[in-house]
Amino acid sequence: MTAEPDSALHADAARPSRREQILQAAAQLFAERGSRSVGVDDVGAAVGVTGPAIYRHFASKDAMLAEMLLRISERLLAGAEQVLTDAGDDPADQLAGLIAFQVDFALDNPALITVQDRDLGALAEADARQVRRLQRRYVEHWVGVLAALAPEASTAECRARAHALFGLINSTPHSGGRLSRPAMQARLTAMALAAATA
Amino acid sequence: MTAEPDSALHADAARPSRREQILQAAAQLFAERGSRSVGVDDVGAAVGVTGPAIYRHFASKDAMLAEMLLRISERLLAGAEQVLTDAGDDPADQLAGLIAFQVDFALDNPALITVQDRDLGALAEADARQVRRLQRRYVEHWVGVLAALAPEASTAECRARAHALFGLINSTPHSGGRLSRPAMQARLTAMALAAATA
DNA sequence: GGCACAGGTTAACCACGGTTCACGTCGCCG
DNA sequence: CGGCGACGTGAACCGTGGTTAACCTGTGCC
Repeated sequence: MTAEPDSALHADAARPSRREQILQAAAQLFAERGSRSVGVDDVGAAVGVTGPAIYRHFASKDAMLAEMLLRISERLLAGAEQVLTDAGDDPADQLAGLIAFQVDFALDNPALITVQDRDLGALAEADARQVRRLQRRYVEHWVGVLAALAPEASTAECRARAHALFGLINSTPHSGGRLSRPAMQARLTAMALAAATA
Repeated sequence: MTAEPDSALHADAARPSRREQILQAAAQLFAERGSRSVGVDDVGAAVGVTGPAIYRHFASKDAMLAEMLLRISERLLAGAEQVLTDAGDDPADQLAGLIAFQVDFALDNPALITVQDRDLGALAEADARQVRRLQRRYVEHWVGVLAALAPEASTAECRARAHALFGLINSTPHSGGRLSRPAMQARLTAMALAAATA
């Protein structure tokens, strides 16, 4: 009773059970067809339960989406900050680290990448604001590194560069799995590096 | 009577009237909130009529979306083929032309770019198939040029490169309008060129 | 054993939104 | 003038889908 085994606030590393299954299955479905087109029954069926069972784990379908997007933003932001502390002071190393991280994330979680920028608009304004705040902080880490590498460029310019790099790297969900993971990783990394220093 | 002034099949250059207004307004709304979240009433209101009035111009909301996506794919494909015939036999020139074209299109029609890859899944299978066919042909033009520039790369590899370039160029809707159009154009072009030849 | 509670189930509820209907109005053509 | 066709409107219809309600079952703990 003193220690709650799980909370709606953050990932529960201890057990990969239900709730987590639901989030994962929902992410997959949302990525394929868009959150508005996926029914609660569909999500339930994907984990072997009926629709309403979802409500034992989430307050609403919207709450489910909100938590999904929040977690993604948090993981990305935390990852970027980890990368920046691990890399030294050399902006080139930092950039390489950020690119490697984003490439890995995109290749490992194509569904999350898709959902994040497709269904942000489906969130209630309060949740959307919070997600955008996290995203902005993530972007700003990139902008900082890019600015260090190109001192002549304005902040707006660097932001545009950062978004272009995200677009490039996040293209993976669109290019089907024709290429092996290592090949894709190498290709995206090379292209992103070349584009970043253009 | 002998010459029908408009047909559902292709754009009606003669007059920018209703039907066309509707498609344009709908594209804007769909881009902002996603087609599933936009009501027929919303689209109507955007052009100053009530919801059901839409049905005087389109068989259904889905038909509207289908026509929208078909037109986009057709415009892109036609543009690419135009570019390739205008450019000479030099693959480098061809690539530059394709990039310039895609950059212009993306900067001129951010809403269409957004809708095209967000709402393809909302189409009936028959329509979706047709759109994908057109898209595939568009992509193949890029793949051909990229293959000519990098003979050692496999077709799958070139396809991945092409999608990455699309992602890069199509990032414009995400980076707000902070940068002037010419600056954005120059930046995207430079990054795309650098990435393409990486 | 029995109680509490987590986790499911089915049936019902209800709002929303696409679509259709029956009805106006305006402009043009014979 | 009379009527027809294009274009709109407000009201009604109805399927879909999120949500809730009432009820069941197993498991762990006193």
